[in-house]
Amino acid sequence: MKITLDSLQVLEAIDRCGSFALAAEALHRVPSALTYTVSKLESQLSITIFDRTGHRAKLTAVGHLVVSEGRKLLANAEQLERRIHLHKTGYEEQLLISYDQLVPFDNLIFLLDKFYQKFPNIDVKLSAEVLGGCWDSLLSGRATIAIGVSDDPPIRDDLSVIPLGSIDFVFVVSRKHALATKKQQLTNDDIMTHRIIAVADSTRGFIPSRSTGILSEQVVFTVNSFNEKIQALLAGLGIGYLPLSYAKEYIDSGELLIKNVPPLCTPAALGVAWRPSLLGKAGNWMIKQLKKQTCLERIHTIEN
Amino acid sequence: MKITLDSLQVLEAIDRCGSFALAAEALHRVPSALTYTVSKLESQLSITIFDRTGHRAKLTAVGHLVVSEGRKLLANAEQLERRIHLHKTGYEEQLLISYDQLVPFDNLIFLLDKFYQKFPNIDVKLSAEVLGGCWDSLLSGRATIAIGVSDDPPIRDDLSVIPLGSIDFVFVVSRKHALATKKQQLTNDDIMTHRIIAVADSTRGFIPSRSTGILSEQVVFTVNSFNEKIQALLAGLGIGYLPLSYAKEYIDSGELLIKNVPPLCTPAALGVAWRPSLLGKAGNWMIKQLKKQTCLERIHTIEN
DNA sequence: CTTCATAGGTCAAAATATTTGAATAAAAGG
DNA sequence: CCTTTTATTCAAATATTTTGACCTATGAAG
Repeated sequence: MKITLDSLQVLEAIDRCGSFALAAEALHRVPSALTYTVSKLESQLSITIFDRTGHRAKLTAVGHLVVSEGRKLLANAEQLERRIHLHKTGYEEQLLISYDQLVPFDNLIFLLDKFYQKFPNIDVKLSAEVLGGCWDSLLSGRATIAIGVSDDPPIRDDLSVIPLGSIDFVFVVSRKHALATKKQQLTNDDIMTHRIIAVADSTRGFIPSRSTGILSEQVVFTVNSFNEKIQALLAGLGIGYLPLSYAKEYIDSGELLIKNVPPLCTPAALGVAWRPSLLGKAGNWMIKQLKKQTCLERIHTIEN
Repeated sequence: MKITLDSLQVLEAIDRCGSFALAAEALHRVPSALTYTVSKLESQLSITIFDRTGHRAKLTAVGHLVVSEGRKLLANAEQLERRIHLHKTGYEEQLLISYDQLVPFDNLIFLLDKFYQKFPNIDVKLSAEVLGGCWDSLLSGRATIAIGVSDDPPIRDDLSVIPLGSIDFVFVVSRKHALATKKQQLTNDDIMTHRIIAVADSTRGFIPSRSTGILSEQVVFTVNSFNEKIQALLAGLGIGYLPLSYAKEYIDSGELLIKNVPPLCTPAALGVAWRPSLLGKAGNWMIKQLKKQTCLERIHTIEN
């Protein structure tokens, strides 16, 4: 075995940080130690991982292969360490939860409040994802529970999924927007000729990314969260779908107007997915809560 | 990262060889070096991997977890090294082919003869598998091409499958066997009350093993290859299915008799499966040959 | 065109980590 | 009860990795 997990960590850090110097700092080592590790790996495998002709090191083609596959290997190794810890204590070191931004945050807070009452000493790491990001987080090991996964589950061992409920979308425009005054249903042509605001898929390479409710050849302004999308919509920078729960207050205040449109996207059926082998007592409790009807209802109900 | 690939290799070797001493020999190290590596890993993870109360070291529960998951990690690491080599040269270091014992060996020899004419310098490692063993070898990385996979492909990235043809089975008994003289079709009762000879599934834990053509509550004599099965059938130790191609010569000589039976197993539809990312020029040539009609026909045709 | 900050590489010394083999102890087998 | 086998311990020998001072080249700024 020529590869070591340590050398993969070094490569990963250099790629992530962008330079030997920054990676060295991140790893609490000295730059020349990284040079040593990288050169050693390169000579072991007889490949060049970094192109040193330029001023700063740049990954070669085979270097990209090593880094991207190496990340998967590291993720698996980390998961093994988590499972070992689980085996010892029955509890997870840290509960890694990802959620789709479609899931109203209030409901998560409600759930986490109950969680902390029961497990006051367990760390929770919550990460917001968009579209495929939930699946990606689960498969890459960034999360062990994903709340609000949509579409087909990637078929794989060690993955459970249950339905959670569905989210209704409304197509909105700002009252300042050119389309605000149009009385009839918007046509595809109306939509095509105006900029659409989209939230970027948050996948990080474990599964292909995707987009939703966008017509081909449309001008797209991509943002990173629903809050940014709302701001952009309010400012009249473009048009697009919003979950009803997010849009409600602005519709009530008249700042956003609901428009009828040809169906571009259907109500999203969301699910909860998790990795059974990576869950301990805390994670299983959380799944039990998510299975309860009350919990489901809260999540997709909008108070009036 | 507390785990190292080296420590996993050490654990793997100890588990495989059955003792520190034998593993040390296999790894060309001294036993105390293994003690050191194992103790270090144990203290890093704060677990005990081996139960040392007895004379020889025995894996604990968590030790089993580490070894079995560690094997997968090691297999992935080896695959990465193969891909790196492939990226450098375009050729595989070694072509790892597994085949189901159902596939007549002559046809493989014919294929490999053509292969060596074209690629005289590429090592080939051929391994015989039974039932799920072909898939298992492919998923575990013991093989990159599997000839004669059957049933559903395990759905997974980086896996291609094409049909190869099908194999006809005949149910046979020795002329010495008690059932040899029975004229009519054998009943389920006839079969149940006699020992059946089965070939053991050769999976090694990457997928669940399975069996075929066996009635529940039947007395089973399990052997490891079709040749052993033939010997056992000839000796009248039991009854069972054989691929027509294997059985032909014994049927012609009268040593085995074909019996009509209620349908227990259907003709097996076989396929070829491979891992595209692990194939180079040699492997792709092999796949091209396997796709050719001539090759398919040879494989399931029996010369008269 | 020069200057200069920064990036990364080189090298020998120092710090760590691993391997070795002899000695020890404990269990299994005869 | 003796022998063989198995694993561990320990200090010395060896190998690997880290460090920090020094070096060179690039690319940006003046």
